[in-house]
Amino acid sequence: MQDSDVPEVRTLAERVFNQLQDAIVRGELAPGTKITEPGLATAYGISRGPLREAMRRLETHRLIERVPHVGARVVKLSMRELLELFDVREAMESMAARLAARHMSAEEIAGLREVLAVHERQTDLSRGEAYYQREGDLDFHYRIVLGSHNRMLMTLLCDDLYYLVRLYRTQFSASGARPQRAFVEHHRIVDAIEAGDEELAELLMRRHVSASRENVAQRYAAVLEEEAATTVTPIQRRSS
Amino acid sequence: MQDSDVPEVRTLAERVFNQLQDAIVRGELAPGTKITEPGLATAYGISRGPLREAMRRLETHRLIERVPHVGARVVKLSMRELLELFDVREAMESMAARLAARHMSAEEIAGLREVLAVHERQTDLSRGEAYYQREGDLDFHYRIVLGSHNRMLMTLLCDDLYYLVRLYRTQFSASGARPQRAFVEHHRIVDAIEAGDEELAELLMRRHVSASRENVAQRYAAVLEEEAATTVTPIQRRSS
DNA sequence: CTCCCATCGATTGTCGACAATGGTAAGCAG
DNA sequence: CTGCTTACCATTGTCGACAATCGATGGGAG
Repeated sequence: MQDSDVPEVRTLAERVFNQLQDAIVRGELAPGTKITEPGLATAYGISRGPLREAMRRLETHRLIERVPHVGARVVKLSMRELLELFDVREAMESMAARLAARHMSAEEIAGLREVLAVHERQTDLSRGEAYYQREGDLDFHYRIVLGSHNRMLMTLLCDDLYYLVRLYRTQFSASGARPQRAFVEHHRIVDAIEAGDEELAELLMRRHVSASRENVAQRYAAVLEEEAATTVTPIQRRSS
Repeated sequence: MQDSDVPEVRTLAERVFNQLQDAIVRGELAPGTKITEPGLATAYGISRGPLREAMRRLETHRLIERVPHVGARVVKLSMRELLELFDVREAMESMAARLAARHMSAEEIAGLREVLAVHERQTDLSRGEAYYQREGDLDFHYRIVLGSHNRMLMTLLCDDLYYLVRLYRTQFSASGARPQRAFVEHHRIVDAIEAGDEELAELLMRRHVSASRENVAQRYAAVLEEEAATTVTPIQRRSS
């Protein structure tokens, strides 16, 4: 009754889609890498038909970019698009928090607190290593979106945008600056949701995402400055 | 240099995708209609390959629903999902208005006012017939999203959600209740954007979408009540 | 008469091959 | 030596056919 990993994957296209998605998110396929259909087809041992469908799905999830008759390549992420992503998240997740405060059941809230507990434990264990912590952070946001009971919001955020969030994380290897602060904010959001205070939950989530955005922006600015100091003169040597 | 309609459509899959999208949005393909691949393939005179790709794109745009090994059918729209759509629009379009107030250029604002002018003219012409007016309304929202200069927001709203909005309109044939009121709200939003008042633009857009949502909900409640009065007893006759 | 099971039909998933388009690099004219 | 033209090649787009899976219909047992 149990397959290698997920038994609910009934089609080849879906399986290879999941594999490719994972490979991209985990950074195994570097951004900007050119994707060739025959290459990947032989690599995964399938035909071009299902692979094309998998690539189409990757394109709709914005993990690869295709241009007709030219080819596809793994999306290369610019800081501008990352900031755009944060704006979209701020809008949608604050709405999700509002709806979660309105619709979330007691069981869901209990599960949310459990996530925070695990989250806290892992934060205690590994101070510097914030990787798992960030996964817990994503799980937290994930559950709130689910708590909105808004299917469209769930699809847009969980199925579309969160893969991009994870991709950006692995790309910039941007661990959150201050897990403690985010942790406190998480708790306050849950409190607001539990109290059924829609306005407060929305406001706190809005601030939370916005603060995360500012944090990333500052870190990026610092990296830029550092690179500007160590970069050679813009005139490079030409080969031959 | 000029083709029949759109010269930039370089692939069969894209063309048939546009045709199908239009057919669905315009109501030519009734919701719940079962889509069979060989049928549509012969109908459009192409093979199943490109048609499958077109259907995949329709699925990502939520215009059809597919289940593996079973088939696809045109999405049937529930009132719940329509209200969900309004919540998502409220979140994203209010953010778009905020960003538009920050980034929109003078030319873009002028174009926006021009849309309102045309809008007003058509409203004067046809009081009851608010169909074209609603198209103008969509154009208004469209331009504000473009004014946000946020590519991700533009893609999500213009490429994904607005087709659903149009579909819902044709389905429920829901012309806006009071174009005049929406018109006034549009003007105030443009004023806020022109003044660069981000907070106000966001708030007004939020109220605008929310009011539209409440309007639809009330109309639907009225329809429900009317149907409840004319419907027979819930126990239906069974065949044979 | 009802319920379960098996067979059949239709539809989707998958595959390999052919045609068309774009990029590339070599060759030639100026 | 520089720029353009042209032919080639790789890759994508498209097609028709085969195999696997799901739903339905008919038959039989209880």
